[in-house]
Amino acid sequence: MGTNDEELRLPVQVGVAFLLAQLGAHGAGRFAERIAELDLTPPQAGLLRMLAAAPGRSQRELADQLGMPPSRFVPFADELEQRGLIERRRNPEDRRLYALYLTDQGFVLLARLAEASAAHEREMCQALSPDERREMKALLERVAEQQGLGRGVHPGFRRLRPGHRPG
Amino acid sequence: MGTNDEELRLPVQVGVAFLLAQLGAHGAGRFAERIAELDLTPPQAGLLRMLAAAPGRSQRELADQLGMPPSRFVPFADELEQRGLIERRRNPEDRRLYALYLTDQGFVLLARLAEASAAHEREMCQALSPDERREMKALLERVAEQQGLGRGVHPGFRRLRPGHRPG
DNA sequence: TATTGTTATACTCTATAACTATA
DNA sequence: TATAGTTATAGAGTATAACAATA
Repeated sequence: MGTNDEELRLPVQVGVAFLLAQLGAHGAGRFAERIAELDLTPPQAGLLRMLAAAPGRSQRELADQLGMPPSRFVPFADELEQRGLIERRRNPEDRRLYALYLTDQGFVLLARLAEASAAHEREMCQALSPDERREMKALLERVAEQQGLGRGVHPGFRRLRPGHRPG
Repeated sequence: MGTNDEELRLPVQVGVAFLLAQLGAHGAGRFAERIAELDLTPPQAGLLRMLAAAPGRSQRELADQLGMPPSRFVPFADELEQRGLIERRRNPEDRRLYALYLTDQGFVLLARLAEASAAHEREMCQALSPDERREMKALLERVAEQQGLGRGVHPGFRRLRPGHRPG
């Protein structure tokens, strides 16, 4: 149709920041598609990983770390509980709190999730040699640290749903 | 409060894909905050740049490239038109079509937008030396090309609004 | 009185689908 | 009849705020 790059005239500076945003969104979308086969959304995957890493935390804490209000966390956790992936136990010392844990089924799914993450990592790094991949990772880590980002669940998880294939 | 990294036990593999998603989301959010000072959202900025690069296109084409349905594009363009940034002209050859152009005011704002983009680029690359920055850009470009991403407006623009500061 | 978890409500955002005008 | 643009509507998703139980 002739709607190609030749039409671009102004200095469309494609810098590092744009590439990061573009690749980040693309990768997050691909990851969402991949784990949709496990019937998981990115926030759900994030919660499973959080519970594996630090079991027994309260809903309030988990909701805070996921960046969602407690009122939204409740149905969010309900679904995973009904699917038998997580478990709510009352904290006997403070009976206002629930303590959330992964079930055995949850651990099984977590293993499959780890597989999917590894496959996603390989897919995203196809273009790079092992050395380049290490180099890229080192540079990204430097930038992330300087930008004040920790190793937790990243905020882009929050709004993602699979099936938003860009044209 | 003791809710720190030491609690993490499982192999939380922080790979290239995760870092890209995390940094992409962070950068997109910071950019949205920055251009909010110009009263622009990322999709609005994207349209201004598209019109600068390829003037006179129809709403349908622009909506497609931005990944939004035509029904959503209408009020989206309305606002920018009312602010005097863009202009709708009837296409005399096919009077069903509008041709969209930047106004003089639109070009003025575009220049300020370019400044903001450059500042954002500097902010995101603070941790890197000039050489490292070139290296990073080259690696990102390779990955983006291999992943089939063009130089157009990236899909992450679609859902972003400023003011979603992550905790 | 303060906090956890929960429910209810109201609101924003969005896509789908009807509608018009031009072709 | 097909397409560009527009409008209307209905649905999903969300946060805010009220509520109950426990501290």
